[in-house]
Amino acid sequence: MEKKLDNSISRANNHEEEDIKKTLKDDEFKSAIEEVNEIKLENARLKLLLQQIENDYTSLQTRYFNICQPDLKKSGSPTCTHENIADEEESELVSLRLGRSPSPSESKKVDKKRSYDKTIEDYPSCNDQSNDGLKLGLDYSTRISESDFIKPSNDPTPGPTSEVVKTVKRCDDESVKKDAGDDEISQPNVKRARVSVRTKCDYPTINDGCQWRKYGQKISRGNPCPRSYYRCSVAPLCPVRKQVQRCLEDMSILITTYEGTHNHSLPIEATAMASTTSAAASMLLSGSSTSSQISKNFPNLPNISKTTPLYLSNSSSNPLPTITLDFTTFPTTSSFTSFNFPSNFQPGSGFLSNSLSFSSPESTIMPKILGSGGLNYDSTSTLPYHNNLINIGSSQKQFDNSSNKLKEDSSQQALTETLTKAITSDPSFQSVLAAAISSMVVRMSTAAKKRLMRDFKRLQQDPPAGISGAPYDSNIMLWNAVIFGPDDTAWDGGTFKMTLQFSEDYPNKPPKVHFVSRMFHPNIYADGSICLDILQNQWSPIYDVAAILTSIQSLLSDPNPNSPANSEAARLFSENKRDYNRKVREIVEQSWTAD
DNA sequence: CGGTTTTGACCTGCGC
DNA sequence: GCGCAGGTCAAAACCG
Repeated sequence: MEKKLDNSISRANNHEEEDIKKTLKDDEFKSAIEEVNEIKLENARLKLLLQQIENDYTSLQTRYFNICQPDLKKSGSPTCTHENIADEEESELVSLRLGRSPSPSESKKVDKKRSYDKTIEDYPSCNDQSNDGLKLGLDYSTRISESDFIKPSNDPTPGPTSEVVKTVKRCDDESVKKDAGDDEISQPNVKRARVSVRTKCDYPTINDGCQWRKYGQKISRGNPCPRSYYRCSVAPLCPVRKQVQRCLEDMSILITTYEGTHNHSLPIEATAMASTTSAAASMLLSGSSTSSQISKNFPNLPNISKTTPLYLSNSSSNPLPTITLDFTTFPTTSSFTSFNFPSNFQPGSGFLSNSLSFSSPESTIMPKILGSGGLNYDSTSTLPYHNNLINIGSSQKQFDNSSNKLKEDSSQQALTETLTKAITSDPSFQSVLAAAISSMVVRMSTAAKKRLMRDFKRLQQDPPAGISGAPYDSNIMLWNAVIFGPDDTAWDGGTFKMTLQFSEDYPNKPPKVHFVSRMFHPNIYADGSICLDILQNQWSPIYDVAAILTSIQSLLSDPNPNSPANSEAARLFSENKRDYNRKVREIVEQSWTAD
């Protein structure tokens, strides 16, 4: 292709314009095909990545079980050594699994559960600890069909068994729609737990990334604030439910209680909360005493406590143990992540490539999740995709939001350090809370953030000609920026839209730059990323955002023929500098108007 | 028109 | 058996 390009240029020098046009058109056609092939390859890579994530999850789950199983064998009953053995609800629940003789008052409930367990023993795939609490949010769970579940129980206990059959029969008689409501019966062996999350929130509900359908509302006793009942609507039969209610003592606190495990894949926005709640439930159900120890040793952590259900201080009718994650006094109160990746980001182009890494055993236990620190509230809906993510250019609103988040930075750093200590000092805690922590860890260092925000203010106060930029997500330091370059080098009139991803090493390292605008330029790769060699070589910590953008601007105006990014463009530039822009424009127009 | 919310009725479990 | 309270259903209303 390069040879053809050479030839065409030399012929152009001989005024054979017709030939060069034809050749260039052929080249463009070929490059278009190459582009399509690249996209196909990218697609394949993404598939592989997904596969890898699934495998990694399985591996992680297995390792978690391996860690947990010895504890069970060692102690006989996890709660036997638990400091909260007096916790009646919990011990009751554990006794269900281990066959402790129930008290008369508990017998019905216990026997029902036991017969569930018994029945489920016939289904080895479901007879492990991969129950509600132990599944991470990324998992696909395997449900037992109702018909499978309705099997004669071997449990000789007459009363309870018949009760179970009765319950199941009712379930069986009902419509499919109703079945969704009784879906928990389909997971009868599951030791269920609830995870209650307390957050300061002015909105009716927090956006945890999942889709919910409200199916009921009640005024509960002792709290004039109505409690809303939601069911996961991502999948029709998903058993997960949540309850939302304001705290009586402090109306600004929203209490969200999750129950169950999603039986479907989750949107990535929802994985943080799902994994957090799953991890918390795991900790509760595994009888780990870690939470209280951690709470004592690491006061910066959110308050983790095992409680009776959140809304009742004396709930005798609710058998489910509840673990409460109290983020109301926690610096990252609103730090459940909603992973709103900008749509113009291309994972294959190197951005966020390690953003979900539950993977290799060699890697750190802490998943490298890029979490944004702020709840993503949506006052009108719990649907996750309502935000206008692409907002090229400056936005004061965005900045104000970022400034507020900035206040939490020092605390967040302390949190990160604390969590790291906690993890490294307690192996079981490692596994159990790894997913939870992942949603809280903010990767940008405090100093880097402060520096970046300071630089942003400067940029805003004294913007260089033709340059604007604004934080897009201040926690993972995504920025959108627009610069105006030489008209001839860009398809859309010299306006270059780009996304910058700053690293935690800012300002010691330049950001990754990704062009949204389509470019044919010696320094721009086909995927839109910019060859940063120039920036790297010139980079100095005294650079600020404006300097970066100015550099990029000059880079576009004065292409570097030695850049490896786009050899075609580089050759075209080096061999025909005077007419470079015109030729590029011809090429681009012919090519890109065609599609 | 399909999905979501509202809301009164109903179901279930528990204590007395 | 009754009453209470939590939880769920389902028809109607609402909404984009």
